[in-house]
Amino acid sequence: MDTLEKVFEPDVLSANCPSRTLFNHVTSRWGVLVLIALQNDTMRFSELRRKIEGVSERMLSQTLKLLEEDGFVDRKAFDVVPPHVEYSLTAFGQEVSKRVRELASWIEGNLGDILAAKQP
Amino acid sequence: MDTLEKVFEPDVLSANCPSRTLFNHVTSRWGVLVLIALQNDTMRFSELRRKIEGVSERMLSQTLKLLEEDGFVDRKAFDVVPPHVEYSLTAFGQEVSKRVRELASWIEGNLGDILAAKQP
DNA sequence: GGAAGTACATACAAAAATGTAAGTATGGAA
DNA sequence: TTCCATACTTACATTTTTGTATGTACTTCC
Repeated sequence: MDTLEKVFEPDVLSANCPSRTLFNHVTSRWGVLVLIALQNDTMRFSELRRKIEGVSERMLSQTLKLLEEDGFVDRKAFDVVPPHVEYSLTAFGQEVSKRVRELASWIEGNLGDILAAKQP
Repeated sequence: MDTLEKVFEPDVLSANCPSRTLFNHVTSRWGVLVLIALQNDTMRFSELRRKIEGVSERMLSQTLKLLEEDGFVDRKAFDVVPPHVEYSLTAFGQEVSKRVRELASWIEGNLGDILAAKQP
């Protein structure tokens, strides 16, 4: 074994670990929904906006930009008027999307039981 | 087949679907970390606070209360002085925790590659 | 006897997230 | 010719989130 390995172990529970920042972006209010919406499709801005009920244009573009910077979303702009831009997931994006989708699906699939178990 | 089935299909992309609310709680800034921290342990309030770097007492108790109401966290209080309270995951909580952990682990495990792929 | 630890609640303040409205350049439909 | 659609950005206002400080009631350690 190499004596100089494992100098740094990523951990989302550590306040200043870069993985925490990425994790926050991915699990952000609109970030999770963008990842889910783009899972199997390439979509245009306004299509995304219609699919993700409740996002404002401002939040959607902000979220897309953040996920693009992190390397999870790919943005392809065509230089035409009116504007035409297509969003899709990168390979990394698909990996995280898959996991976010599994969480969402579990909640959706067990919603009845979860709600039934709540008292208040 | 029953003609009266599937009247309602839960979908986190729908603004007013109850699954969206649950999903938001679970993926909230501190919610994800609480779920991860409690995954294999029963912990006291101050232990959790130390483990989850950066949470304030206020946010931690607020998050725990929310997750308890949703039925993901179990709170056991002993009537002694000084106070003693133990937090753990319910069966539902363990299911969501598992999925949140998988997402976090993927990011932690691929952190180097993800950061290397970023331009800015 | 004073300080620290426990699990919070509460009031107040500051910071961050989000929404709203308007603007841009242009093409096509009514 | 007026309005809608496209993909945004920017300024401004509001809302939500988060942090800070303090208090509580009592026990144990120094």
